[in-house]
Amino acid sequence: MENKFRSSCPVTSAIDIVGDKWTLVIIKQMLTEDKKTFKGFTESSEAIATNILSSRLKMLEEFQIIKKEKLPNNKKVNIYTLTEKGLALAPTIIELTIWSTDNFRNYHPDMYSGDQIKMIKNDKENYINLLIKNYKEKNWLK
Amino acid sequence: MENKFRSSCPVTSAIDIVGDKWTLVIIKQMLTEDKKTFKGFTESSEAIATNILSSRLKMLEEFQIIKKEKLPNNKKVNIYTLTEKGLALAPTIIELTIWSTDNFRNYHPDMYSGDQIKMIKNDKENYINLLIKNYKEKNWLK
DNA sequence: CCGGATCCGTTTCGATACTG
DNA sequence: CAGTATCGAAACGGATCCGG
Repeated sequence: MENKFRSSCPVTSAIDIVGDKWTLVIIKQMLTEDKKTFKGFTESSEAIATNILSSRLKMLEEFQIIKKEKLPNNKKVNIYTLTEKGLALAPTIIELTIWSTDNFRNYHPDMYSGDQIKMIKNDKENYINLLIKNYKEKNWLK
Repeated sequence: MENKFRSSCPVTSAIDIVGDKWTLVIIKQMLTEDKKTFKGFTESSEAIATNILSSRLKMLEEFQIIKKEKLPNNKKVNIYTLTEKGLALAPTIIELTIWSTDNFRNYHPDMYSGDQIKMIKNDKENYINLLIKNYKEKNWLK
């Protein structure tokens, strides 16, 4: 794969991928909401348009952040799953969740309780490892 | 401030802010490259257009992620600095840097050395605390 | 039905010029 | 220096269509 990045700065390169609303929404949904089909993403509360979704899935696949497969017994439905590279974004997503919860709680009375976030903070590494382990067990061994 | 978010999901709300290329670029530049003036941002390698920069600074200020001030002895130059809320994004930025370095190294022969990243990983919390402490010392006590 | 592709009006971007 | 104004180009996103 040739270099698709505009900038030579490492963080900025990541920003070319992550600094996009829909890309982040998709990854978050895969990681924390068990979403894995085209239909599933469109049905989410965020209501992504099909053409936008299509373009983002394609991009994420090109960067090998997700992979597309079909189940052996179902030729219709495409299953999108996070690759190792995609799962490596878990810490970033978690930090973002913590930041959002800490700073915009007043907008979201229904988000994580203080205790939940405190628990995550207290054993962040473990929490992330568990999240990744669960994801793999659920999605990688068919 | 009224609720400006479209979604009730905490992470998605953060994505409304962070899921934007230029927002992330600006915060990264403030945190890791000592950028703090309008001119400074435009001169960066990322070459942000002045109208886009203007709109993003305004948005970040509204969310109290940055604040705008003038130096007492200089009425011309505006100084933008990260607030406590903005500095709380440091962990997210660092995780993003690590992810990018781990996964796109081949595109960037000039980024952090393996040893540097290893050091950051080994003592992430300390590294982040130091980054924040240094930022405050440099920018908050004039 | 599912997974997209296409069309098309609307919004946003972004390069440059311009102003206080 | 710190932004606005302008304007063509690009992206968005809602609706619809289409192959399997």
